[in-house]
Amino acid sequence: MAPLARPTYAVIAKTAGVSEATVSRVLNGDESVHPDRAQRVREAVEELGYKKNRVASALASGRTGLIAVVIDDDLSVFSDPFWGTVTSGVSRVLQENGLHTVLMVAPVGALDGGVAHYLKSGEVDGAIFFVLHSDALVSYLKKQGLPLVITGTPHSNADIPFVDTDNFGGAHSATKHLMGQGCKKIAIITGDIGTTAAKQRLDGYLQAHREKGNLPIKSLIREGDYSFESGKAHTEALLASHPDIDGIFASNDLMAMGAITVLERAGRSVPNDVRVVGFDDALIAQTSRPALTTIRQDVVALGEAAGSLMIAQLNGQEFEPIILPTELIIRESA
Amino acid sequence: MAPLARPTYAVIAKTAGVSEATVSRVLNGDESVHPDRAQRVREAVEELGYKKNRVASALASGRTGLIAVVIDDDLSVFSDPFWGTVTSGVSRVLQENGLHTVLMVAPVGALDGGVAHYLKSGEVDGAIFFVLHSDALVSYLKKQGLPLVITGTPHSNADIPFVDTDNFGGAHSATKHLMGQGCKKIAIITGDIGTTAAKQRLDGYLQAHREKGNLPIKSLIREGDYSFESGKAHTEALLASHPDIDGIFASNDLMAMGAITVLERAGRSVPNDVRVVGFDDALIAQTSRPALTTIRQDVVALGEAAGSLMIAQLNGQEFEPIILPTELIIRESA
DNA sequence: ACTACCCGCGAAACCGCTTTCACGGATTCA
DNA sequence: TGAATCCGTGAAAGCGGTTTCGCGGGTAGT
Repeated sequence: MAPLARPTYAVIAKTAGVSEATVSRVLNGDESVHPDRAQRVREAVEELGYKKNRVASALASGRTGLIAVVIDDDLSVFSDPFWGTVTSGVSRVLQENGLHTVLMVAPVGALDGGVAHYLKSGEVDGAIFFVLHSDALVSYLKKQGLPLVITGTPHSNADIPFVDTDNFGGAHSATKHLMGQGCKKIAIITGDIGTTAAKQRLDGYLQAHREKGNLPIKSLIREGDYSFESGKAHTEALLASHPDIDGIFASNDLMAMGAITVLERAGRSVPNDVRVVGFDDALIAQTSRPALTTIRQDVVALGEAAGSLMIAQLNGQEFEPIILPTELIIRESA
Repeated sequence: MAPLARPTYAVIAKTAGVSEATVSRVLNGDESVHPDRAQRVREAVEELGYKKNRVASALASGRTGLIAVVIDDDLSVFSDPFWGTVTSGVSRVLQENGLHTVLMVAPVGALDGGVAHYLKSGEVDGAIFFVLHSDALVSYLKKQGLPLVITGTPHSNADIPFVDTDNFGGAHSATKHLMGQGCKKIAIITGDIGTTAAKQRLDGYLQAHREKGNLPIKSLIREGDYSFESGKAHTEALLASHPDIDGIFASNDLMAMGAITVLERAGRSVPNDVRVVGFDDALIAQTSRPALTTIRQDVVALGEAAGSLMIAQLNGQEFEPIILPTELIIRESA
């Protein structure tokens, strides 16, 4: 499938009156070529509309120009606009740097199958993981020397470059906000506690209490799974066990919506009786009634940061983990 | 970056006692090799844990094993869970067939820039477009012989394989449903009418009226842009010009939500005073109050269909456009 | 003025797989 | 039995870049 007959080095070299080696040097930014000849090459390239064949280049150089983005094959993950947005940010940054994004939707369990092999065998120059749970494969690839970036905080403390939102700080300020509004009994509905993000958000919530000198009762801490349904279920349970509850911090907006649905159905007014804060600032936070007070994370920036971190690694530059700040968005629910 | 020293054909050939040509034949399913030798090759492959170098293979054969997915670089498009879900469906199907998905987020305007070149220059074996507006590039690539699939209905009637939801049928049944509920004055808030999907949904709405023998007044037809805000704005306008309106069909759920928000704020009860139907069955349709009656489209299936259509083309099989059925989901709003 | 170095540049090997071509032997047909 | 055909197979020529190696001329050092 070679739609167009494209010129090769041979042609460029001939019209520029130099050798193919020189063409290669010029096209790869080798400074050692005499300016005049370099110029002749550039003109030939321009004139003939030459574009490098990336495949041939990849074979010879060992660099494919491809970066894998590995996403858990859990629909609830990718159908979440969150990851879609992150991915588009990544893709844009990479594209600006002449790299392409290869999307890999893989079931977490199969990470030692085809995808793992693909990554291990040097057919991509690097990999960006959207990782929620285990990162065994990640550590393995790290050892192989494959440039990696993790979006989210890794579990293992192997020094793998990562980008993440300041989950702790966000949760902390959400909880403080509820306290500042006069809430005395604040529950938290966490995400899947197997994920570091959920843990960090819980820590932020705890820290806010600690600073106030009163740790929350254990039964105010409920482990959800980021779904609307789990938000509803845990709120029902909370209302049953703690009828005097007056604040809920949900670890994402969807669960916050579930909480509000149940609260209103139970005759509690939000925010008058119970105040609710979510996390993410997803679309629904704006469209819901009451509009949701929440912690905004800059998802596009997250993707771009991941892309930049990858570029930095490939260029052998210095880099360190990037933690993006969050912002409390006050709307109607708290 | 070659993490592992991998065996090559040379090694396989030697241990199997055959030539490299034979190894290639076996690995590419050429039937003409004697079963015994083929077996020896397979054993050698197994024993050495050999995996083909896709790059070298691509250079020699001209097939890269890469399929581009081109998405409009409009954040509101990709952050819409819709496209994320479609993409994951595509990716899964391709992966099952040994192909990989290269994500290309490109501004529509730049389609004759880098991305266009990339596609034109045979560095992917095919391209799947998520196309909303112009499809000039698509027609061009089609002429170049690049296998294409369009997700959504193309504007030009060049016979490009596409997959789409039955927008017409869905809109038709939504409108019929409103009529069946006793609505006499039904407005429609369309999507950007430059998109075929929006046009088809409008047609479905019109057809339902036509069948009933009474075409709607022109001023009941409002062109929105799929955003929450536009749903709100058009509903306000409708209430002003047609206070007796009793039904609204919004071309997506987000605009339907906007409509409901405005209606309730204006003291109209949904569904008692005004019934509202959306389109998509997005997450918000389930979480909103009142829960949204809407037209469900199977987004995952859409992605998988797109992937399958691509595979079919690459295999030179017969294929034709795929139109996926919709389903009316009755909840509370109508 | 002579040796030692450095520098820009081309020839050629090479990356790992695919594919054409032709050869030797077996089979078929007359 | 001889000529024509067919088959499985290996040698070798690519695919289109990258990179090593070494050459010839120019500069520097003494």
